[in-house]
Amino acid sequence: MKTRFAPSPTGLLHIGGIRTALFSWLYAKHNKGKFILRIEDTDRERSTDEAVQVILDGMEWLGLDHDEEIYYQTQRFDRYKEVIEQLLEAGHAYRCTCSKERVEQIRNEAMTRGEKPRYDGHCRSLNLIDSNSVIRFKTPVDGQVVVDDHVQGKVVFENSELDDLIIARSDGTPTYNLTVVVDDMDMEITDVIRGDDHLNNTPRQINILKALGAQIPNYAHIPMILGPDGKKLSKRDGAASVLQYRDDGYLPEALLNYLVRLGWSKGDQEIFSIDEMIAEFDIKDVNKSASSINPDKLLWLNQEYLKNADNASLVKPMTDLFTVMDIAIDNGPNLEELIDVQKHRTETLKDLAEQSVLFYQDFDDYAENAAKKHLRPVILEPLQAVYEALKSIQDWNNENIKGAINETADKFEIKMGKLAQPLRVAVTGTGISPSIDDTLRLLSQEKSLARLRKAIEFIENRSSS
RNA sequence: GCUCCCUUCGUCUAGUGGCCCAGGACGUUGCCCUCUCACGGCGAAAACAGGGGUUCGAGUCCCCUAGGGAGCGCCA
Repeated sequence: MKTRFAPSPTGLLHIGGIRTALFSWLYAKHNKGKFILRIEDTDRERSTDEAVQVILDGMEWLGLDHDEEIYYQTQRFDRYKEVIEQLLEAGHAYRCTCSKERVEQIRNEAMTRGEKPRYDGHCRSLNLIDSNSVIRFKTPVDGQVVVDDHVQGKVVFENSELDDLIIARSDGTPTYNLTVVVDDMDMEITDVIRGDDHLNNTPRQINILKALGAQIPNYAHIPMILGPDGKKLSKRDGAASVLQYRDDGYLPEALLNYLVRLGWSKGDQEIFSIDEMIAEFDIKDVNKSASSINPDKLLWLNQEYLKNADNASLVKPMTDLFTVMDIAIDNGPNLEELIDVQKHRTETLKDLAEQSVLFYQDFDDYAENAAKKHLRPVILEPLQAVYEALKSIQDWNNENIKGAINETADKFEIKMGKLAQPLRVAVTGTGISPSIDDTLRLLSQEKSLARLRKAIEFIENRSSS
C-alpha cells in the first residue's frame, strides 16, 4: 500500500496540514507501506519558494520522512497533457468555447431557480477543435458515485448533481482535479488521506479515474481542525507555519502526540511515543467531527516530553534558541547541566532559555517587589555570613552549597527559606529560579559571590540613605 | 440557494442497546508537599443540542428541528 501527502505551496504549511501528513504517514508505517510527498504547485501565480521550503523543513523537523523522490506537479505537465489528449480521443472530454460571462450567467440563473450552479453542457456534443478553448470532462449524466470512505462511511453522490468540470485551462495547463487523478494513478496510491474539504471533489475524481480505466484508491477524508474559538484556524492559532512551533520551543514529538489525539484516541491513553502511534494508529478509527486545538494541552504535553527528554538531545535546539536570542553562552553553565535542572520546571524550550538568561547575563535592577520584600536590613547580617560561608567552599557542589546555607540559617536561628529567598533575589534579581543550591551551582562560585556582594551593598546603601 | 458532512464536560475524547444518575486528559478549583517558580499527591465542580419514535431498556438505532462546517472556480 502507499499513501501520499500532497500539499499546495500557496500558503505556509500549518498544523492542519501537518496532521493530515501525520495520519497518512502513520497509516503507511502501520501497514508497512510507502508514504510519498508530492508538491501540488500548478498554481504558479500563488505558489512560493518559501512555502515549499516550509513544507520540506517542517516535515524534516517532525521526522515525517517520505519514500521515493519528491514529486513536483510542475515537472509533470507533459504527462498531464498526454492524459488530456487521451481523454479527448476517447470521447471522455470535449473542448468548450463558452465565455466566462455565459457560464457565470447560467450559474446565476440556476441559483435563482434554487438549483446548484452548474455548467449546462452547451459544448458537450459540438465536437469543437478550437485549441484556445478549455477542455471539460464529460461527467456521466445519470447514475451515482458511491465513495466508501474509511472515515466518512458510505457517501452517495448523484451524477446529476455534478457538472462537466474543466480539466484544462484555455492556455492548456491542467487543473487540480485532473492532476490529482493522474498522479494518484501513476504513483499507484492505494490510500488517499486528505481533509474532508475534498470529499465533494471525490466523485468527480472517481469518474475521471473510471474513464481512464484506473484502479479506484481507498479514501479517507479526515475532519479539519479548528482554532480554540471553534472557528477556522487563523494565523494566530498556528495557521501561519509549523516552524513557528519549533521557534517557540516545542518538541517535535510533543506536537505530533498532540496532533494525533485530535480526532483519534486509544482508550484513555494520552501519551504516545512515535512507535506506539505507528503500532496503534488506524485511519478507520478516526472521528468524523472537527476538533478545536487547545494550546494549553499542547503546552502540557510539551512539558511532559521536555521533562523526560534526554539532556544531550536538547543541546542543539537550545543552542539555536540562545543564538536567536543573541545570548552568548560561552561564559555560563554547561548546557547539559543547565537543561538537566531547568527542563523540569519549564513548558517549552523557549521558556527554558528565557528563564536561564540570568545564568549568562548580569542584571541591572532587582525586581521591585522582590527587593522590597527580601533585600531588607534584617537579612544583612545573615547574607554577609552566608557570603563568607560560600566563599570558603572548596568544591562548588550542591551538597556544600546547601550545607553553607543551612549552617548560616541555623546560626541565626532562622528557617532555611528565610535565607534562601533573599539569596535568590540577590543572585537572580527575581524571586523565581531553580532550587537555591542548583541556582548557585549553575551560576558558579565567582558570579554568585559577586552578585551577593552587590546585593549586600545595595542593602547597606538603602538603609543608610 | 443546492449537495455533502458534523453535534458527549470550556476543550480533546471514552462509550458500538443494559457494565453510564456517563469514564479519562487539559484547563479551572480546594487541600497537602515545599527555599521561590514548577513537579508531585489527594479531592471538587463541569457534558449526552432539542423534540419525536423503535425497544422491557437509548449517549448508543430511526426521523424531524436547530446550530456548525465544507463544496458548488480556467484555486488547490
